[in-house]
Amino acid sequence: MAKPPKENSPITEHLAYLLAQANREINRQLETRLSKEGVPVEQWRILKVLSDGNGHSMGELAEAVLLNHPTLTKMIDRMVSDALVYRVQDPKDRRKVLMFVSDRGKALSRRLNSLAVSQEEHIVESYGDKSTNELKRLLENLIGSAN
Amino acid sequence: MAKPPKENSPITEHLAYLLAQANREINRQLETRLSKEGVPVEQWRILKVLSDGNGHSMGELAEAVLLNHPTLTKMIDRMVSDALVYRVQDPKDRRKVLMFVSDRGKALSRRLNSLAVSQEEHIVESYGDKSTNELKRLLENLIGSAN
DNA sequence: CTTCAAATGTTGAATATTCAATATTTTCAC
DNA sequence: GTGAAAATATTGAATATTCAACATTTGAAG
Repeated sequence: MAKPPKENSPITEHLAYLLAQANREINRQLETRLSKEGVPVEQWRILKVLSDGNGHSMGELAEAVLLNHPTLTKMIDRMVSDALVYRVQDPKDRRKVLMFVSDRGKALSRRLNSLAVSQEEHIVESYGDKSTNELKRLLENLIGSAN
Repeated sequence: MAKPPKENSPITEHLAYLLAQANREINRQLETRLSKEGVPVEQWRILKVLSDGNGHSMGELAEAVLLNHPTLTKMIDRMVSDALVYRVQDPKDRRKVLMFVSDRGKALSRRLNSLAVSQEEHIVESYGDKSTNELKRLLENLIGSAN
């Protein structure tokens, strides 16, 4: 039974540590899959978010893909060079830049999604459908409560 | 009900994404607490692991604190400069270096643990005891099944 | 015993991330 | 309407991380 960790209890009883460890492992698995397309996980996230076809501002996008502003700017620079996405100045608010995915980006996004889905299926296989869903639910609640 | 994500389902239904998001938020909270001592989360992990008083090799330690080798080496360099830890060559296997925590490191570790425990108590408060324990259990199982 | 492969840790160069400062545009108080 | 403050994105310098190469030591095959 997990109890709230005391000062001398092992680090493996801390939620913060367990989250970091689980995240690291799952992220590595995903990274390995995506490396088939030579793309880092963050670019998958970016393309996936942009794939709704709407323009997203940099701030919005940074929040959604879990990157801070300057890091995102530089990653987007690369993706623009690779013609995966493009910038449009927001006509409603000219401070903002709206990001869109190109056709090339859409095609890549489809291939990446297929890899990501297959990874998740692999997790469900070895970890179980019930546990996976339960874990997702708990994570959503945690994220909601942590804001 | 969470289902295995399809190719066009939002990124928030991917376990990999939920883990990354939860980890990011909890890690930020912890970071904020630990900043009172001016110490990054990784150094808390290192001190905590070394606080069992046994010597740990760099490889072992890198695995335990979720850092890769060169990153750990450089962080340990800093901590040696700060007199928090020290290196001893393993007499049994002279390729290895055994890391130990100094008295100064132990004192800091106690203060950091207290901050970390208080953070976890805060999580339990707002998220619930039952959910927290259940989440920990599921994460442990995931980590076990992913190896 | 010698030699060669594997294990361990560190280093330096290349790359990526972050922090603080900047530029631009909008909003809001007056 | 004007000017100050806030919001948004980018940039450049400072830091940190990673990759590949290296050095040392051990283990094991012959």
